[in-house]
Amino acid sequence: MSDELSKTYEPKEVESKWYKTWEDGKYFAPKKGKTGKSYCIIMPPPNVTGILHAGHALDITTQDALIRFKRMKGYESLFLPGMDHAGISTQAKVEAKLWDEQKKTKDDLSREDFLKMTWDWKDEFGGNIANQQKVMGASCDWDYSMFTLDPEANEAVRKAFVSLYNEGLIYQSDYIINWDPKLQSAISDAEVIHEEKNGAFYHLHYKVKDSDIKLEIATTRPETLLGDTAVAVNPNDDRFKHLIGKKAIVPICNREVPIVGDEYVDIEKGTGCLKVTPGHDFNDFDIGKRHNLEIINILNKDGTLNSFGLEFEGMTCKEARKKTVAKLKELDLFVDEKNHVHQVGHGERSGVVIEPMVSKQWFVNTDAMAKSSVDAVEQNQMTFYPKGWENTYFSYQRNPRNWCISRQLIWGHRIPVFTCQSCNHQWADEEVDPSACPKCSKGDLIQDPDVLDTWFSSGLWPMTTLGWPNKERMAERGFERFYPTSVLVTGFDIIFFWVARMMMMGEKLTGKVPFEKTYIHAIVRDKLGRKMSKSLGNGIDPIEMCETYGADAFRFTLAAGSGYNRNINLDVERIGGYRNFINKIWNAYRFIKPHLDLAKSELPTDLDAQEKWIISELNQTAKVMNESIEDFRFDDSCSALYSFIYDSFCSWFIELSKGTLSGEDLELRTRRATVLKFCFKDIVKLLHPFSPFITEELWQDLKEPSEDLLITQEYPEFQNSMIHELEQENMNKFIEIVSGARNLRQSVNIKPKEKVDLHLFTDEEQLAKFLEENQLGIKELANAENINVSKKSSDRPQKAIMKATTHTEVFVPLEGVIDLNEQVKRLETDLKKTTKDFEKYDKKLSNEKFLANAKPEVIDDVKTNHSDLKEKIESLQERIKAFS
RNA sequence: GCGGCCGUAGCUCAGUGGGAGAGCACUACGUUGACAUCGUAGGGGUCACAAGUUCAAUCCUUGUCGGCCGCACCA
Repeated sequence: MSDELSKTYEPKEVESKWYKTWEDGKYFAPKKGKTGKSYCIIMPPPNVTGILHAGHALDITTQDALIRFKRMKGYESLFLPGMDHAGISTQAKVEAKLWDEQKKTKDDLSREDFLKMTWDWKDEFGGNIANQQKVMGASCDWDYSMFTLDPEANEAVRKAFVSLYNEGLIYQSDYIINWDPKLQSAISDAEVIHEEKNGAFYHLHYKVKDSDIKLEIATTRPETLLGDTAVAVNPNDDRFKHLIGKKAIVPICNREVPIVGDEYVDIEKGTGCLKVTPGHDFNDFDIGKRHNLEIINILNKDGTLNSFGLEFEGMTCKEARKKTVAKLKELDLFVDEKNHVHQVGHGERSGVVIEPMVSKQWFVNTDAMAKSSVDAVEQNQMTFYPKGWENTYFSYQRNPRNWCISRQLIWGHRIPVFTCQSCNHQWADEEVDPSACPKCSKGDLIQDPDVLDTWFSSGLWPMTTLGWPNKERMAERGFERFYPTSVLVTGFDIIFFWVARMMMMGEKLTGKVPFEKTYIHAIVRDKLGRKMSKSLGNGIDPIEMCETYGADAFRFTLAAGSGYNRNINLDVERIGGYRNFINKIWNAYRFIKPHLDLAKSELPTDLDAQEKWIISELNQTAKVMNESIEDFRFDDSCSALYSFIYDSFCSWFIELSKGTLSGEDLELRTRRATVLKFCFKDIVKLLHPFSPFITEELWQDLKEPSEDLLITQEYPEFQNSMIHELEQENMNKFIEIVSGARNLRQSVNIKPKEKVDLHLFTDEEQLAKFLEENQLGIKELANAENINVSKKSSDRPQKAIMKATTHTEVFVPLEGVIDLNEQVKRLETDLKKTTKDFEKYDKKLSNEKFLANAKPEVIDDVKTNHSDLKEKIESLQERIKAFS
């Protein structure tokens, strides 16, 4: 740092300089600290080919603040980064590229060629996001970084799979699943998003065989009738129960299907008759199972109708629906059509309508795991912050559904299940490429073609990244020390996807929860509260923000907006505001810098009142910081720091120090410079977790030669020896008096440069003494020539303006003409307001029940306020009388 | 349908059973050597509405209105 500081802080070079210094110096590597304890955060791995968005920026900010805080507190701290292969989205990007460049689909390539192309893509674009995280200041130990498709991660996935498979918890089954016709893959329930769509109820007629009866059936999806294998009625429904056991005739395909009785059918709903399509409806699938119905799949993988679609074969469901309705009209089996708004499932990634379809897939039975994951939270082995989010977690985990984990994709972890062509034996293997069947020892094996749901590997991530299941790797990476990890920081949208799965897998495979706390942070939205999206163009690019305002300001903005809230509506102007704050700190330092040569390294014991006050305020701030960061109340941390630095330190303490520092008294100057330096050292320490760069930069100038970088310094703690209650009380009065004097000046348009005399009247002896001792300060801050402190029994100036503060009357005598009417009016306004307050207390004190029931400290407070306000009222009344 | 959250200053939000808060925005004045990315001072709120519990309710309870979210239901 040069001797001449620029007038405004320039973050750019400072930031890259310090990041490099920290990284090159291995400052992010975990080191044993004074507590002997460890602290670990596993970063939610972003998509390998993704770019940093505002949500990531918040992730990084909160996690890095916690890590830096704990590191300074003396914990062996590890911020462990990684990247996710993001099966669906990465494959989709590569498929798009393949089509753009070669007009080919993945099916035109061999599996191996497609995989190679994807790896090439990953090598080309992967890792950008890590560089962006570095710009944000993330103090991750990059040596730990892992990719979900690394061999180590694969090993963990195979180990977990085999273990669950052998326990019978992973099984293959023909079951109804959500089919995404665009991805041409199964997806899990959680990946289906329901959206309201306008549709219609179509009322149709199904004939009953060997009778004239026509059953009226309502449906939103008439085209699925081609897959109907029953008609269901409620067995208690008098209208229809006699038909149970007879056959109905499905229109168009003229299939004869049984009429079954099933309690699921609601007599009140619709027409009371239900067409049953076990192949394409979740509830119908269950009915089908109960009645042993045939399952007919009428769809191709791309969502068009197959040969069961008869004349509609090859059409999409939407087209087929229209044609079916037309055909039914032709056949005179169409009754009616009513508009209807209903929820339709869409693929989270693909956006297309999801088709329920029966298909052979791999599932995890999560019943037992889900239950124990609920117990763990109920027993506080893992705690949600804010606590309310546990309800969301419980609502998922108390109603577990079997988890479909197979995906018909290429990019991902291949399912490690092999089938022997010779003896048909099927088994799961931890080996990548087993050579022979364990049963018949023949070598003609085929592996299941599917890959696993990305969330399967994500669920193992806290274990995988710490070396599990390999003993050597676990020792090397510190599994024993870091697992369970300390806290998981993430958004509420993946409580089910990720938090729940990690909980289940962690407990199942290691017997321990994977993290002790989960902090659910807000979703970053635009300033109008809208979700950031490409189509709205309202996204905020973190890198652009760092370039415009500096990473420190951007981080501080995000942290200041983070507490237990659900949304952060991020206004770019806000970042500008905090950039100004960062600049303020820079300039505050620019002011004290020339005096630092005088400063001693130890805080002296003979502090004056102002110094005791600022030390006390600093101490109070340290207390709030320690408590609020621990509770994830970063909003409280930031506001405590902001007001301490801006108001207490800059507006009052620095202003009060100017006289001393430019004065003659070397002893006073030395002591004041020492206190300023002491405070500033603590300020940069306190701020470091949120704004690491400027603080490290300033630390270079402040530190003793023997001291290391700020990132390794001890975080300030609250200390009893630094409490100075009396000085805090007096300074509050002092501030009230100075502000009152300034207010008086402005009320009669006294120019800021013009000096006035100040007469203060108080009967509080120790306050009077304090005011006498701090006359110089009052003079400078209120621009007064002379100060006079007297008892209230003394005469008041005749021609003056006056303001009543707690225990003290502030008078500014004036030359020339005073508009007394105006002064009386001003005082009367004050009197009215004060009287109103006073009456509230007066009423309480005259209420016997209050005196009998209220807590003693409350009564004391009320009494104090009562007498303070009474004193103020008397002052005001007296002055009004004198002026009138 | 079930469940949850929220309604406090123009905006974004803290907050507590006992004196209504912050930041931003706004108004007036101001270039005294840290800072105009600044300073000083100021205006602004029936704490959605109603009832109840309490000595005391913005805070607890119930209801109403308004906004949001999750899950379920797709006859």
